[in-house]
Formats: sequence, structure tokens, C-alpha cells
Amino acid sequence: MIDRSPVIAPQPQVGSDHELTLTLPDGSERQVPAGTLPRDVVASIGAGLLRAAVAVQVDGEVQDLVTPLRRGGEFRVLTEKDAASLAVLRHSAAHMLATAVRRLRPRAKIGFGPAIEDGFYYDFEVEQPFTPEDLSAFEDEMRKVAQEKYSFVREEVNRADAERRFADDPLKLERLAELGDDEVISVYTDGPFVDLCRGPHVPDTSRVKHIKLMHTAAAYWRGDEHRQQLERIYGTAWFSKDELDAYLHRLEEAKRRDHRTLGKELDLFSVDQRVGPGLILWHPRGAIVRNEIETFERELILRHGYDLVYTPHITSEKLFEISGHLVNFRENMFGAMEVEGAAYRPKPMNCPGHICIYQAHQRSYRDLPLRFAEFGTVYRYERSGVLHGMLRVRGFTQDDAHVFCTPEQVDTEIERLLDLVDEMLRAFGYPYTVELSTRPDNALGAPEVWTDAEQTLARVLERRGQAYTIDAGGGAFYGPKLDFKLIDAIGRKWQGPTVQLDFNLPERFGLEYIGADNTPHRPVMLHRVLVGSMERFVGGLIEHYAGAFPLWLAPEQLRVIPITDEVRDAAAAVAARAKEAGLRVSLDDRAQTLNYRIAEAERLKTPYMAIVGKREAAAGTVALREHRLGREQKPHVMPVEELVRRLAEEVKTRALTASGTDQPAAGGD
RNA sequence: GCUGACGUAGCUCAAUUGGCAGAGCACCUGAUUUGUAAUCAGGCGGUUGCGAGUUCGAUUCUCGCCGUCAGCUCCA
Repeated sequence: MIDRSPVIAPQPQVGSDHELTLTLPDGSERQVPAGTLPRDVVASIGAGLLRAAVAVQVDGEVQDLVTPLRRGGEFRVLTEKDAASLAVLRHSAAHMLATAVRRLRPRAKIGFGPAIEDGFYYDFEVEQPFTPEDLSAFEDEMRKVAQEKYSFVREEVNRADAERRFADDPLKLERLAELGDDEVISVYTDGPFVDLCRGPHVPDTSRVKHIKLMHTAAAYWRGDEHRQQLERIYGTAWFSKDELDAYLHRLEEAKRRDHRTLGKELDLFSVDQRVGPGLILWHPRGAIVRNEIETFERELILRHGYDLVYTPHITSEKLFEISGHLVNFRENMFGAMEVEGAAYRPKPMNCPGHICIYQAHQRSYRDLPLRFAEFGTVYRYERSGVLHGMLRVRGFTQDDAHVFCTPEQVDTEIERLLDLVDEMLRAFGYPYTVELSTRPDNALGAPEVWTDAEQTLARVLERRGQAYTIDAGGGAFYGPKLDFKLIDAIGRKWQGPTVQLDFNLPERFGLEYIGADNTPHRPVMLHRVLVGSMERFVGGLIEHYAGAFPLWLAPEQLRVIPITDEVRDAAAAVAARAKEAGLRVSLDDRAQTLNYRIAEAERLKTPYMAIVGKREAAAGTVALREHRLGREQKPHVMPVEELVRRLAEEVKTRALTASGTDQPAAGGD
């Protein structure tokens, strides 16, 4: 028999003997006894509000309507309109998934089922992995659970009671054993399913209507790869059908932008089994994009006082013994090759090489700061399961640089780096956020040095009015860092530039400079990358621009198309003129229909097409077609000189074509 | 590396219970001379990822390896 009775308020276990003060959003105050259920408070405000309520927020903390109030403070009712409600909905959806799975697979053991960004998951221990058919059966069953409108009933129980209830669920017992004696043990029941859970939940299962189970995956219990793997089911849940549809559409959009698909369609790069997984072959069209970025960046950093250097791809592994990489990251390095009795390795980082250049001379404080930059190709062994297109590879080129300076110069150097980062990212149209990562537990060096460095970073950021968040304990063991996160055209975050202070390598290599006092001092070393890796950055750019690069980066900037053979020479002259102006231009005089040739140029997302017919040939003009204007557009007739001027200007200013406005071709490709 | 799915022409995909491996696009040839997103005809193209096994017969079933995809774990 399914218990469908309404919620019975469990007796609160803690102090119901004192009054709590709740402050409502309108400023009014209410006194209620501790242990009162929020639903009673909400009901007293209004019946309509109770119907709309998803949960409440008390003193900043979200809790559901059936968890006894234990403290007072700001009291806000959360409805479907509040962003914080989504996590509650999704957590409840996870329970409903478990409810559905348990109905169809009574022997499935339950793990955890939290809300995550964009959805939820639930882990199960089962003998047979789930199939796609299982998934749709579970989804149907979840809808039934929603229709059956079970209340989420909260009970607070003692340990013995909880152990009895989850006697058949070893994973839950393990979790239970970890709960401290002072913690409230609560369980939530929706219909036939009961789960050890802190909450909060929506009032009943009928609130969870717009769901979709996305896929299954294996996941390690407690995220520990030495523990058993569980079957995880991912799903998403929203308050309205529109939101669900919009989310699914966002996924489609991301798929449409996938750099692996576009990389093939636009002939930018490939990988070849014979070369090896995670090793990128840059095709001519992709190489143009990369080269433009490198040229731009090289010009930029030279202007910012950097010196270009080159270091070998393969070095004696002694270098990595000194640097400590061999001890700490041996598993992630390519294996050693023996040459005349000495072991050599492909470099996993450029820093040791740059340090050796620093040490090639005795350095004076007058030489500092020294800024060595290199597009340095490094090789790291990444486990096969993590490789992903251009975004996660085994060989990549970092736009790496190391700044060697005196402690007094760190301030200004950081400041200069922030300018550099800003100039670089603006060129690609990326907004960004900044994160300051501080001292981790396994940190090297004196805490005072760390605190000092962290304060320097924070001070510079604050002086510039740059907003930032702090990732406490997120620094590398050898120094604190600034991480820049890029936000792409569809709102996704990407790892961007990083600036890192290093207390370790100067020590290990014994770096020195002679100070004004004529004694040796240890310089400070800064590592920094702007784009990180050319591979990852270009992969990200492909997705950011959906393959429609701004003109300065476009592999082919202009395609000239004569309508008939009669005007071929006129078209060739247009192409020659554009080429002379430094544009990347091609002439498509194939014996194909005009429509065919336009379709192909559009498929390649060629920014501009100059069509030349009899009228244009006679007048010295072209009919210009622009990729970004989409399918319906009137050709814009202009003199050849104006075309060239306009495009050259657009390249020179590195103008950003409206990224994200690139529409999918309605037919054809 | 782990779990699961997948691997057929350059690309996207077919191939009824195991029975002659196919289409569209691309490419080549010819015709077509076109006014803004795919002209017509013909042709070329395959050790069905690799290797073994079962079978009269394997793209199809089994095993191993390689690779790809999703997720987990990892990313100095």
C-alpha cells in the first residue's frame, strides 16, 4: 500500500522552546517557535504563495517547506522564478529517477543523486549496465511518479533506525557511518522510495514535469578510481517546457559548433592513426588561423618588452631531474630515449630551457626584468580516455613566457601582464573573469612568502578595479596563480591565460642576480601563457565563432566568382588586385553554375564572395556577398577599389564580425 | 587507465534470420555559360579498423588488439 497521506510534521528533535524571528522581504517580522515548519509560515502569508512555493531561503540558506526551522533571519519564499529553486527541483528529480529505477529494477543499489549544473544524476550499483531502452523506460516511469503526486516526506531519525532502513544498501550505510553524531540524520520518502538525504526537496513529485534522461556513464564510487564503478544516469529537469526545449536547443547549438566536426568540414586539421592519438595535423587552412594568431601575439609581446627565444624539443632528462618534473610527473611524460648512454626526453614544459638561458650569463639587477617568450611545443602523455579533438592532446604548442625579476618588480610585472592579457583577449572578443588561487596544503616555501605574494596579486587586481574571485587552496604547490576564464559566444567557460608565481624553480636551479649591494640575490620567476596552447585555443575559437572566423583569421577571406567565361579575365583582375592588397583570395572559375559555386563558398564559411558578371566587368565593380548576412541578402555592388579598401581595413583593425550570429545553412550542407 | 557504445569508399550513411557490399556528396571525364546556397550524363573509388576463431560461407557470431565517442578519474 502506497502511503499518499499528506505530510505529517515530524517532531523536531532540537529546541522548540525558544522563539525565532523571521524577517520577510517587506521588512515585517514574525515570531515563530523553533521547529515550526516553513510551510506553516508560508501558508500564513497566503494560500496562493503556498501553492507557488518551491522552497524557502532562511538566512541565506535554501531549505524545503517540511524541514523544521532551527534559526531565524531573512525569510524568503522561493518560487519557480528563483534561480535557487532549480537545484531543488533537480535534486527531487534525481530521487524520482531512483524511484523509477527501483520500481523497474528492485535490486539496484543506490549511491548518490545530486543536482548538478543543468541537471542531475543518480548512481546505481547494478549487475547489468543500463541500456538506452532502459533509459526511456525509466523516463516513462518518472513521468508516472510525477502523475502520482507523492509528497516528499521528511523524517528525522536516529542512527539505528537509519541503519535498519538501509540494511540492503551498503553504499548508503557507508555514507551513514561517516555522519557525525551531532548531525541530523534525515530521510526523504516519495511514494515507494526512501533515501538518506539532507534535502531540500520540492513539495511533491508533480512539480517535476519537464525532464529528460540524457545518457548513462560509469562513475567511480565516491569519485575514487580504486573503488567500484557504478552506473550513473544523467538527466535534466526544468520548471517549464520552454526552458527544457531551450536547454536541448543549447546542446544542439554546442554540437553544431563542435570543433571536431567543423575542423573536418572546414579542412582545418586532422589526426591520423599512423601519427598517433592526440597529435594534431594542421592543414593549410588551419595553419593560417594559427599563424595569424602567432603573428599577432609575437608583435604584441615584442611591443610589451619580451625577448623571443627557442629551446630544443628534446633534452637530457637530467634537466628534468633538476627541475623536479621527473619526480613529480614521470607518469605524464613521454618515455626516455637513449643516446650514447644518456637518457633524453621530449620536454613537457619550456621553463627549464628558459632558465638555462637565464643562467648562460651572470645577471645584474640592471638586466632585470628579463622576459623570455617562446611558442614552445611540449609533449605530455595524457591517458587515452581523456583525449578530445584539439582540446586535450599529447603534443601542443604553448605561447609560453617566463619573467625573471627582482621581488620589488613583481608588482609592475603583474600589472603589465594584466594589460597584455586584456589586449590579447579583446582581440578575439572574449569576455573573461579572474580567479586568484592561493596556498594549497602541500605548498612549498614559507607561509609568509606565500601570503606576501598573494597580497601582491590581490593588490594589483584591486588597484586596477579588476573583479576577481578567490580559489582558496587552488594554487600550485610552488606558487599562487591568477587564472583567467574565457566566456565564449554561447556562454561556456574556457581555461584562458594563467599567470603563476614560482618559488620552486629559482631555488632548485639556484637562480641568481647580483644586486646593487654587489651580493647575489634570488630572482622571482613568473610563468605565464596567454592562449595556453595553440591547439586548445584554436579548437575553442572554432567553437566560439562557430567556424565563421573574423576576417583577419579567416583561412580564405575573399572568393571571386565570374558568372561566365566571358568575364573571367575581369574576375581574375579583381582577385589579383585583392591579392596585391594582401588579402587571401581565390578565384573560382570552374564550369559550374553560379549557385553551385556560391553554395560551396558558403559551406566553407568564406566571409566575402565577389561576384563578377557583365555589368560589373563593364563598370569595374563587384557584387559583394557576405557570409554573415545569411541566406537572404541583396548583393551589394561596389567598385573594386572600395572592396579592397574595406576588406583591408577590416583585416587591419582585426574587426570582429558579429560572432554567434552565424546561422546554420538551411539546406545544402 | 576504467565502464559502455561505436568502427563499412575522402565525407555522411545503407545492407532483410550469416548468402554476389550499396547510395548521396566529394573526385575525374564530357556536355552545360549560368545573376546570388547544389545543372545533366558517364566514370573512378572497398582486404567492411587490424589479427585470430566458429562456419560450406562472416560487414553480420566469438575472442584479442588498435582507434573513435560519452562519462569517470586525471590535466605540472
